[in-house]
Amino acid sequence: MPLPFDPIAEARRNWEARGWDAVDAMATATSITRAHQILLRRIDAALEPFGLVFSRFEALALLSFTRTGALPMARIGERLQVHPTSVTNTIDRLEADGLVARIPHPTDRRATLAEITPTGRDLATRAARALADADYGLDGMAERDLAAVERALGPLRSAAGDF
Amino acid sequence: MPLPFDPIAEARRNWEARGWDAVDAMATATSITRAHQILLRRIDAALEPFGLVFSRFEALALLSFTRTGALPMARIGERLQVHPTSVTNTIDRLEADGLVARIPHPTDRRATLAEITPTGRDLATRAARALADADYGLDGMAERDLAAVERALGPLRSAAGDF
DNA sequence: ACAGATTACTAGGAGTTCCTACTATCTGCC
DNA sequence: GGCAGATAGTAGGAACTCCTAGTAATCTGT
Repeated sequence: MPLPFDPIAEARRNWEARGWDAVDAMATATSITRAHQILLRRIDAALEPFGLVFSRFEALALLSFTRTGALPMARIGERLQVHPTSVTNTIDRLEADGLVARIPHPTDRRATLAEITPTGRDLATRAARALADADYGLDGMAERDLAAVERALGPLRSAAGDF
Repeated sequence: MPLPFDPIAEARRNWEARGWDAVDAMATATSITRAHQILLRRIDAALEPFGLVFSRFEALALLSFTRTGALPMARIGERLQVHPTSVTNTIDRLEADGLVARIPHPTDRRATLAEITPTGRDLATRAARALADADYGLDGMAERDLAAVERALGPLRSAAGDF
């Protein structure tokens, strides 16, 4: 089933043969895209028994780390780097499953807090264990390469305004 | 607008404080996810003037590299690593815009070829130039880091059965 | 020769993300 | 006070991806 050659190496050859520019950037961008696709598939497979997908797990994990177990929706979006409407959707799903509850903000009547429930906390812990067992989808990568990737991507995230 | 801290470094601290495992894998997986999100946004922005998104551009570029300018749908899916139904959707859009045409396979009546049109070829060339100008969304990364990321992700893709 | 398995493609539908537009509320400044 | 502009959240809609299921054609083994 695997191709008899590396499709990215092949794309690189084609790009060069055409005289197209930024070949290194193309190859790296394509590698990242493909790596993301592999990871997301494996991670969602590991989370499937819990009725979660990665984005919902991330939200649950974030809430479980807070002092009070609750955060305003907007704060969740900032931390997870997703659109406000995606937060609404994510929390809708988690709430429907009884893993979080929407509660009013104590002082700002515009805001809504998402608060993790005991069920949600328990599920987050078990799902985190399953993800760790699945190595976050990164089977096949050496410890050194993990660190190399994370370090090398730092400037990109920083330049994009993440922090 | 940027957070006053690196959200991944913060997640790492939280994970460790909880005693959750595979912290390095978590941090790397999250970095890749976020990098992909940044890249896709920038790439699609660069392609927007051409009425393309990354997946459609990739298909167009792939066709432009073939000897005859045509490939069976299934072959496109294999090379771009996407689901057959996604290929159908991608080619639908490209065909509606007159950038490719569906033609019957000369010998296998099950199969359909997608063939790039002169318009499609011209657009692919111009879009590739725009993407190169945008550095494939990788502004902010050093040349050395591009190579490091691509190299480090090789084993992951290979282990996932890409090649 | 031919029945069963495999392969190629597509329709319909679910899930996720984003965007725009809207309401409600808060903040800062006169 | 009170008003303009910013901020919080959501509804509706578009786009993309995948999955399941279905049809048509080809290949394989006996």
